[in-house]
Amino acid sequence: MDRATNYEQLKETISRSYPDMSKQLQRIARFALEKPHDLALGTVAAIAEATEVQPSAMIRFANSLGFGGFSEMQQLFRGHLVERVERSTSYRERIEAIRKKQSNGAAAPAGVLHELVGDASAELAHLEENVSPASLKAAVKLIAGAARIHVLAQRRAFPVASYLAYAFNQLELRTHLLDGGGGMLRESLRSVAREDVLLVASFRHYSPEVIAAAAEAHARGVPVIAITDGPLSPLKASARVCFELADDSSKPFRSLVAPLTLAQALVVSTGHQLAEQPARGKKKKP
Amino acid sequence: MDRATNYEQLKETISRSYPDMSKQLQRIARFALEKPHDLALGTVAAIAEATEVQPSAMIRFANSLGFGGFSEMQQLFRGHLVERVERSTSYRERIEAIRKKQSNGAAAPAGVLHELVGDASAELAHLEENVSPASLKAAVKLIAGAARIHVLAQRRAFPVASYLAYAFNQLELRTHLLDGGGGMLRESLRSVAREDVLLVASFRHYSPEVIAAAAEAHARGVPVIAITDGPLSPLKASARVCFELADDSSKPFRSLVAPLTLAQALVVSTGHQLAEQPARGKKKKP
DNA sequence: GACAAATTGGAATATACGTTCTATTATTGA
DNA sequence: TCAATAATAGAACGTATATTCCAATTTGTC
Repeated sequence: MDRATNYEQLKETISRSYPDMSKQLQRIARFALEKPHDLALGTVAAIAEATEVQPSAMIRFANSLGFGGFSEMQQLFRGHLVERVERSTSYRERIEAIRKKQSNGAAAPAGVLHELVGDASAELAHLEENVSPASLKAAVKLIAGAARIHVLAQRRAFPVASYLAYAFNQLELRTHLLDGGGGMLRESLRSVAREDVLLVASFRHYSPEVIAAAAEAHARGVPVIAITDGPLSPLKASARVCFELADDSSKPFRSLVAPLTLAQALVVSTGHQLAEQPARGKKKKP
Repeated sequence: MDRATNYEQLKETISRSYPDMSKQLQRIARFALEKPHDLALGTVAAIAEATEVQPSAMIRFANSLGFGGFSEMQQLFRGHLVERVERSTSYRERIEAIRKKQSNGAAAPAGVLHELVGDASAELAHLEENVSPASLKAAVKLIAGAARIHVLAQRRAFPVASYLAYAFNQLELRTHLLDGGGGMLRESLRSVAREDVLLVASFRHYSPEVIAAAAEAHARGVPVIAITDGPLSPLKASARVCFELADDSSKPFRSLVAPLTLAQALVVSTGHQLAEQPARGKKKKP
């Protein structure tokens, strides 16, 4: 095991030996790569606490990488830190460089990413303004109290549905993703009961099947929660709770950042709700 | 003499009291202002030697500025060091703006959303830092030149795959979503050819099927583009191009904002690329 | 299911570090 | 030049910190 001599090498060494490490050492390895600042400045005790590990494990970690001790390894993290600082002016230059490249006609991929990141940030800011706490609370109540959760979306909105289905399953809620495979949508829908809840997501141009499904469920008395884009959405009529995310249709490729963050908020809030007031007809871990 | 609370104040205090200092303290003061990094990281002994001064003089210096000891003063230098690094992420201001809107957030749904929006913004900022223009360009080239595009992801990463599949289809590229339904993953994989490209996404804990699939494709000479989380990912070994989004694993519910925005950047950039240099063995609109 | 090996937790130890104290050396003013 | 005072050097001290070591626990294997 040859000891690294700078941060880049160290990163490489950690990555390479990561698979062969014990569970605890892996935990430390992840922390080290994610929060190099903390490793650079903290004491062994402090870092060990942050990683939820004994101080001795930190030394073992350093030793396993070929260092004589923790301090020896820490030097590399410190070196990297000052390096970053001394080069920190270059970041703004990089952005400028990207900006210039962008204006010369052919949109460079890096410029595209930069722009999308900007758009996404703006979307997030709007999201917070357009979502009322009352709606969130109502939706969480419906979800937490439901016997089963059904999620439905298609096309562009489908990732939102698959995320919701995955995340609610992680919370050990009975969740069904209605993907309408093989034209089974009507059949699946019939099994949605009044004590359940139906989560739908759809944006322009609204998928007719989803609209129809929401309307039918609503007519049968099933509570519907809708994630959609603005007051013109046909989903609004069928929804007990409706989240209207003003989706800027001027962009050709609209992003899913806002609806997904909303979805995540629903999941996390539901998790909190369940933790406070557990057991409402659904199973929990033993 | 009131003790400073941040680096800027400290600088000011030193400048002000400089004229009244003894010769030796002035020497230290100059050193401190010229090499703040050394003050941040070095030990008393080391700094004293660099300044050609006795260690005790360093303590006298700190005391003369109102600090209880050297370590207390050093905290300010350290704080400044990490601040410089973290500030270079440019979006920090926007994040702060969002964070400041309301800070009384507990576990209330609105507070949760607020927090998630903040986290997502931070993720976006990191995304831009961690993605190199070269990787993006290389990935776009691979995608635009491929006969067919295959997309694979499972569990938490699945929404990324479904988004990619949908979006590339909109670009009228031959795109296949390998969802592994009914254990058909191995069979679907066999149809992936060397002139195709395989896009995979996986985060901890990495789905073994996806890892294996990527490795197999790579072994067969199929170019693999991976979206994953950091240098520890087992996908790295199989990838022609690998996007490493340092996913903060300290949060229980990690968001998909960063990978999805990256995915969108790939789609949009590929769109541009195709517009410039059309027709490479794939059909176009009639 | 029992044994061996590896991993981990936690107290004990050694070391490095910051700090304090005092003797010594410069500095200043008469 | 000689006190009187401030400044400094350097050793001594106590604390905080890294490190070591062994027991306890988990993990792997037959």
